[in-house]
Parts: sequence; structure tokens; C-alpha cells
Amino acid sequence: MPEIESILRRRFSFWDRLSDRERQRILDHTAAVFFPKGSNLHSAESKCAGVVVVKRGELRVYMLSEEGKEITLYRLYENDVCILSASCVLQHVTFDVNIDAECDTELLVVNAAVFSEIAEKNVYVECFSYKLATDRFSDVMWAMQQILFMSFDRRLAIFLADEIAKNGGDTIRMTHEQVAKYMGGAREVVTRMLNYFANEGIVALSRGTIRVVDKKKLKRLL
Amino acid sequence: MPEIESILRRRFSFWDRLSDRERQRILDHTAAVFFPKGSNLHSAESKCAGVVVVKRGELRVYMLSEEGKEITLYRLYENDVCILSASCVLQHVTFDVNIDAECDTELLVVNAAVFSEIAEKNVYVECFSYKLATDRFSDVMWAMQQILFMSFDRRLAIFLADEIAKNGGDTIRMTHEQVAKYMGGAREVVTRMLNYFANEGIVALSRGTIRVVDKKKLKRLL
DNA sequence: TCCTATTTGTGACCTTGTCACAGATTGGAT
DNA sequence: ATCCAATCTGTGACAAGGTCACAAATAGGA
Repeated sequence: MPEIESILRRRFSFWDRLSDRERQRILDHTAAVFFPKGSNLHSAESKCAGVVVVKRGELRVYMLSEEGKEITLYRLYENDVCILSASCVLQHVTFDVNIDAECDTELLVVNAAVFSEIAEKNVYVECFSYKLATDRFSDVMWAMQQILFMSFDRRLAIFLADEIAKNGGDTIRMTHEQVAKYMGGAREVVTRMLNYFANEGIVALSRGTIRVVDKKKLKRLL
Repeated sequence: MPEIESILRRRFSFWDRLSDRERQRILDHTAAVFFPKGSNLHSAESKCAGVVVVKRGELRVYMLSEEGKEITLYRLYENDVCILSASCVLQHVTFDVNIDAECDTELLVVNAAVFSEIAEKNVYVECFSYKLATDRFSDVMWAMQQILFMSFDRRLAIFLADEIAKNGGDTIRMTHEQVAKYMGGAREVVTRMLNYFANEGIVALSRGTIRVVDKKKLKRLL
């Protein structure tokens, strides 16, 4: 599998700190896996998925309350590495998250037990893992700052701006429900606020899509 | 300073992975520092304080919004090590926090530049730092879960229960203002809720103190 | 064309935060 | 002992956003 190896080498900065034996052991326990849109690939109950590299698609990492409320912490895209899917490997991670595939997604999954075993013996692997966790910590802090400190209209503006920047073009193909989920807000509030934006001539709405028609006005809300 | 060395050895799990030279370098750049109650020992603007060990007292780590709103992330007590005070050392930490001394506090402070220099060369030190950051990540997730998912009365009950468990005894010497700060809520809401608790016979209030008179009822709210 | 699922719109109500005070308590200073 | 000023606590009116219970509009398939 030369493709798998070339991906792992690029994503795992510890790759050349591994012995040949360790490298081979990882390669032997890494599989390409497909998750269809909407499927769950990690939750509190599910056994540890392992370390994941996104080949194609998108993952959403979120917190889930007992009553079923969700807060999206961050999203992962092509080439991102997900370590919280292997939280069982890191004893210092004492919380749980859920991870869903947001669209049809191809992953490389490194077996958790194997990764764990190597991380225990090789500090570079251990260190890599905790560094990655710290990166996510930063993402979560950003999400937290938004949720706790910014008004909903401002956050919505930021969200829309981020989405069009990310995808190119000015049309966001998402239902209000999805936007609400990503932002950690209530769908009704998203609807109301989007209609307000539409009245201001900032966006044009139609079922399932939001088109930004005045980027300048949008940025003024930022 | 044999005292400083004995504290550092106990708190820095990488201590016996250091060369004699590195150990000495750290010892030469560690100082005992006193921060009076209410003083700030780290903020976005202040230059990097360094790695801190709490000898005696208490630190509060919080996020600060542009408008001055605060959210307490976690608190640190005797023997805790604070790594976010040295966030400049960890490139993967891309957010900023504020840290105040909550009461008169004695610290050991390891110079940031020296620590950074050693962390760059010694993976064990680097790894230790990111592990510690991940511990705090877990604390923050707990705070986040509380703030976003739990009703205020439940959170207040948890807060009171935690405080009496921590201090022993049943009296909490804190103003409503302080409670609000720790919980990330509004003082008026704390006042209202405490009065409600008092009506239910759960607590007895007087200026500056909250006494829990019925722990069973309190736990029923948990 | 019709049927059904999904998406969007709307109003009433709840919780919590915000603001603007007023009243109570406390610890000095005289 | 008395008064003063600072701090702490209490309260009401209002705003933002979440929750609930629907109704209306819109797509896709059969």
C-alpha cells in the first residue's frame, strides 16, 4: 500500500522517528474505511475507533448532553488528523466527544491498540498525540469564545463568511437546521436571523441554500 | 535551594530525564514569587510569565472578552502546575487566557525562555508540557459542559457541593459576585437563586458567606 | 398529479443576562 | 459611640436567545 504509507508519512510528523518494525506494525494495522454521510464514527459508548486521517470528506466533532443537545466543537477536513477518536489512547483526555461524517467520507484508521502500544514506547508518538490534542484545544477555545461572548447575529455573519471563504462561490448549501447545529444555536433563531439578513439585502434564501449577495454588508457585521 | 529542587522534582515528571546541566539551568532560573490576592499574573499583553508551580494559595484561569466579560475555565491549587502561563512556549496553543491570584499566593516560576529552550531539545519536557495542556483541556471541557448544558440551579448546587467538599465544613466564604465569576453567570441570578435555595431551607445566607444547612436537599439537585 | 417528508415560519412562554437603582451591612475614622 | 463610605445584596423592567407547538411552503417520488 504505497498510498497509505505516503499519506501517513506526510501526516505523522513522528514517522522518521519510528523503527522499521514500528512503521510496519502501523501499516499492517491501518485500513481505509468509508463512512457514509450522517454516520457516527465515534461516541462515548462505541469502542475506541483509533487515530484517523481524513482522506476525503468532512468530520464533525461535537459534545452531546444527556438530553441530546449538541454543540459542535470543530470540523475536520481533508488531510486533518483526528486524535480524539482515539481518546482512549491518551490518559490525560478525560472527556468524551462524538464524531460524525458530515458527508460521504474516506478515512485511514490506525488501530487504537497498536497506536497506543507504540505511543507508550516512543515518546515522539506520544508527544505528537498530545500536541494534536492541544491544537484541538485551541479550536475549542475559539468555539467557546464565540458561543459565550458574541451575539448571535455576529456569530452567524462569521459563520456565513467562513463558509463562503472555505467553499469558494457565494452559495451555502445548508438547511437552517444544519447551520444551527454547527453554531450551537436553535434552528428558529437561525431562521429569524437569516430572514433579518435577507431583509437587509445581505443574503437571498431558498429551501436548502443561503446565497450571500452583499459580502460588504456581511463583513460590516463581523 | 534544596526546597525548590524537591518541589520541582515532585511536580516535573521529566526531572530524571534531564541532564545535570539542564537541571541546573532550570534551578538557576526558578524563583519563588509572591502574588497578593487579586493580582494578575498573566494576560494577553503581559509578556510570558513562565511555567508556574503553586506553592501555596490559589490561581484562577479565565477567558476575557473584549467587553470585559469573564469566564472562569478552572482553578489551580497547591502543587498544581500551570502551563498556560507559558503559552508562548507551546506553539500549538493559539489562544490566550488570563490568570489571577485568588488569594495571597506563593509560586515557583520557571523562566519561560529557559524552559522553552530546554523543551525544544528534550522531548520529555515538551511532551510533559502538552500533556499538562491536555489536562487543562479536560477541565475546560467540563466547564463548558456545565455552562452549555446545565440549568443554573443545578450548576449552582454543584458549585456549592464542590466548595464544601473542597474546604471541609459547610460554610463558603464568598460574595455572590465571586460565585458568579467562578460560575460564569450574572451576580443578580446568583442572588436570586441563592435566595430561592434559602427559602427551600438548603442554605443560610449572610453577608459574604453561604452556609449549607441541608446537604441532602442540595444533593437532590445535583 | 398527488402524497409525504422535509424545511421554513411564527407566536407564546421560559431562562438567563443586563441595567439601573435602592437598601443593608460593615469596617474604619473621628 | 457615631457617622461615612465602600461593599454587598435585593429588585424590577427589559432584552436575547432557547423551547415548544404548531402551521405553511416546498421538494421529490409513486
